[in-house]
Amino acid sequence: MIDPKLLRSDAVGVASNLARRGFAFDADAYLALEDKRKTLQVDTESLQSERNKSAKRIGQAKAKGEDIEPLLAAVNDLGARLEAAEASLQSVQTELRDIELGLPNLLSDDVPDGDSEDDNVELRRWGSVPEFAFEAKDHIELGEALGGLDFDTAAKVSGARFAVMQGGLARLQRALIQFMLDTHTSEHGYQETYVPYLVHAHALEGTGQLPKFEADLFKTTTERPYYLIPTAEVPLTNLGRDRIFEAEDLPLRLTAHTPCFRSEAGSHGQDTRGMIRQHQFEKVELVHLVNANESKDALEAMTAHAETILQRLELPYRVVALCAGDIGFGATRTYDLEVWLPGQQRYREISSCSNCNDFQARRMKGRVRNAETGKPELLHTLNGSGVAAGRALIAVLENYQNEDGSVRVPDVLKPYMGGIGTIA
RNA sequence: GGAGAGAUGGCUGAGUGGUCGAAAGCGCUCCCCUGCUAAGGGAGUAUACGUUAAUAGCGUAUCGAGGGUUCGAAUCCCUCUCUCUCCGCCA
Repeated sequence: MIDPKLLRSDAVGVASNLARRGFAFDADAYLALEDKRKTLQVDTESLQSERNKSAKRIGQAKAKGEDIEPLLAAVNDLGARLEAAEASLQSVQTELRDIELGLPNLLSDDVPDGDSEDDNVELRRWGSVPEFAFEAKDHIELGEALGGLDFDTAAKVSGARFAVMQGGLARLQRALIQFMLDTHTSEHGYQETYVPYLVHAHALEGTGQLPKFEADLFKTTTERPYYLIPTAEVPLTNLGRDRIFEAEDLPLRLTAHTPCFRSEAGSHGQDTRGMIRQHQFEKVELVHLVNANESKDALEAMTAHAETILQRLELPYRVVALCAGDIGFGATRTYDLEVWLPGQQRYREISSCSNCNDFQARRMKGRVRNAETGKPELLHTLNGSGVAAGRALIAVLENYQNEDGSVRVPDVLKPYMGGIGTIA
């Protein structure tokens, strides 16, 4: 959520920032509603004040044994007036909040202009794209030939956009996950965390998936619905919900491996083949909870942590800064890591690292006590993939393939594979 | 799933309709006293929102959440959530 005070004081400035994303914010309509709120709130609170005073007077009179009838008569219609005022105030406040919850985060000034992913700006490349003396296969062909990747059976069980993996491939994915968690916890200072995979709506509202993107989520039909997490960002970031951290508790670096569930509504026809875009996939997530002045640096650090994974795996990748039109709802600045996929002859997203500044913290009331003033302030949150395991598996298969269709195991994964050097 | 007990400020814990935003203790901050330490005395110490130049005043809200009764609710009623104990079941 954008600071309501900023919305009031500079609605036009906010509108022009959001326009860079292609988001239309009607500043005039918002300010008109704001004026209405102000009047109603002042009226309502003065009625409340009146009620409180007379209630107190009645109490004192009664204590002295005086006749309270005339006092009661004087407040006769106050209740009805107050009720009406409270009702209209609440309806305006709900309306305002609905608008506020629907506004994406303000973009950082250094976000490049642009409308789509074509306008993202490449910052750097790492590694060299492999040259094969034969025609490189894609992960589907490789996986199915190895006998460990089965979309047909998955379709029988669960339909499209699911995969069954067995044997060496299943183990390879597990090895990737273990390797990532171990690296982040032992070298990058992250705390390994186990989190619920089903969460309540308020958690998703805190991170920004709700109320706007309900269609992207899977939801249970239980009496009180649960949502399947679309990313571990949701439970991890919400660990800071309704909390006031002491300054020395931060920064907090959290990591978790979870499955992620996405309905992929609206992505029909995209990446229907293979494991690129699934309803269920594994990911190792990184989350930082930091002091407000630390988030800019934290984004660079987090991105470097994700890059370390790809470097150790010796997978060629590039880093791009997402442009205004491609950046996510809650982010003020985002770097994507894109790994080279020989089967597609292009770079594909494998990690997305975002600084959300106080956008999520305000929604979930995550705060930190200022060491000097002693006052609670909103903390800043960041999240990033460190990295997507399913896509890392694809990248390993395609980049480490041999001519005969076997796949070499990256050196750093061998300890996790029982020393196996090749999957055949 | 059955039965019962709870949820109050940073913590412990009082408070069953009327100056209660809330006793007391602990903790913390500042001051005083005491030639270090310890002990003692005093003052202060929630959050959000509104108004405002103001983190000065003033006002409003908040005692798990939501609703209700009432002139007035931490206190009474209803619903929900969570925690604890016992029984059952279970990886």
